[in-house]
Amino acid sequence: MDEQVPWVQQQADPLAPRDDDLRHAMELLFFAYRDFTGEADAVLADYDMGRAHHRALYFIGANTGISVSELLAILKITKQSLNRVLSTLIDEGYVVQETDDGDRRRRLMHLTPKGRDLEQLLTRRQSAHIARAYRDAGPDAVEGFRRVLFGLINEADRHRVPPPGPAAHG
Amino acid sequence: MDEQVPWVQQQADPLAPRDDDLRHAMELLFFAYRDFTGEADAVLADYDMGRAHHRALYFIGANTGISVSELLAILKITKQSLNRVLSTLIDEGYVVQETDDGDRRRRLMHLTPKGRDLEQLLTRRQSAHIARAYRDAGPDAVEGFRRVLFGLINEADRHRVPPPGPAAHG
DNA sequence: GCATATAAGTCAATAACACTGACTTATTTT
DNA sequence: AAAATAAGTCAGTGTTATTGACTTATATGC
Repeated sequence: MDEQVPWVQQQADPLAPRDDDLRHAMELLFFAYRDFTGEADAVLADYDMGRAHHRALYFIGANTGISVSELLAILKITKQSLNRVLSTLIDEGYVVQETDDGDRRRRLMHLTPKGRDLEQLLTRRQSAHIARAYRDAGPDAVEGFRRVLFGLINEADRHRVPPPGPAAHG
Repeated sequence: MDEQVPWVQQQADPLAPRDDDLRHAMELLFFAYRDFTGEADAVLADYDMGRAHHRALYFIGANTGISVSELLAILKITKQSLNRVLSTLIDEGYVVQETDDGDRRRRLMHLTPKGRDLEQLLTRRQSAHIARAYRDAGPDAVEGFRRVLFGLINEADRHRVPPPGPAAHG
């Protein structure tokens, strides 16, 4: 086969990111995300669901009592796209909606025990995947991973994740 | 609005990844990848193309002379899925195929100048996005980012990206 | 109270991107 | 000559997303 995969580069000055470094980052993101999301796909298929169901399940689980519009803001998809997924999850008893007492237009959502079980089943595989990478890379690397990924998130959405701790190793 | 986004967690011992840390990682990956890929989408739309075209364009550009089956192995999609995308790119003059002299069954691909231009136009935005995150996070963080992402890639595919340097910051 | 705005849900039509399975053609290997 | 490989193609399908228009219920501003 002799796959010629030519990365002729030496890191000279990592302070000023070079073109090769940036391309490298894109490839890392592509492959890592592809393999990370691939973990749950086999399980999902058994339930006749896709990644969209998983994402909804995950973020409802992580934000109990979330409203439909808040979930839309997180997923950045249209109402119609979400609706199809949400209908399935509600019809099959993974998610329930309750009218908000304070504002009766709002439907606050949470997982049923069945939904929690499925969410955990899906998340477990991905967790193991990440835990392995975390262990292999070590705590300093994990901190760096967090800092860079946080910086990749649009400023408007950074409030949705915990901020990285102040540089504890400098 | 008062978005209640409850992340009640304190990092006690980053050596043993806790459940919260792993969930945190999943959210970081989701948001960062979403915003990273979103960069090029607007440009792509002007050319009536999607992410699949971009990925093909990118990996052909990064691996000049790549064969169809090698590209399939990278993208992990089916031949039919690739074919539709590839046909467009070839028909519109972004990519050319040439029969391999050594093995005349193989079609080696490379970008035309037009293809190179589009690829760079698309990549430029994403590069700027990553460069900013790299600068904000600092070189140590970048190294950690690389180590963790490398660990997230399936072992069978790690040979496709440069390995992270040996821990240079004990 | 009335007008307006907001939250949610729905309808119809469409597209991008992926899939499976079967098949053909050309070429290389055994 | 037979088998394997690389590429390309056909028909049919499914998931996830899109846009645009519309309805219903509820809340808010005046």
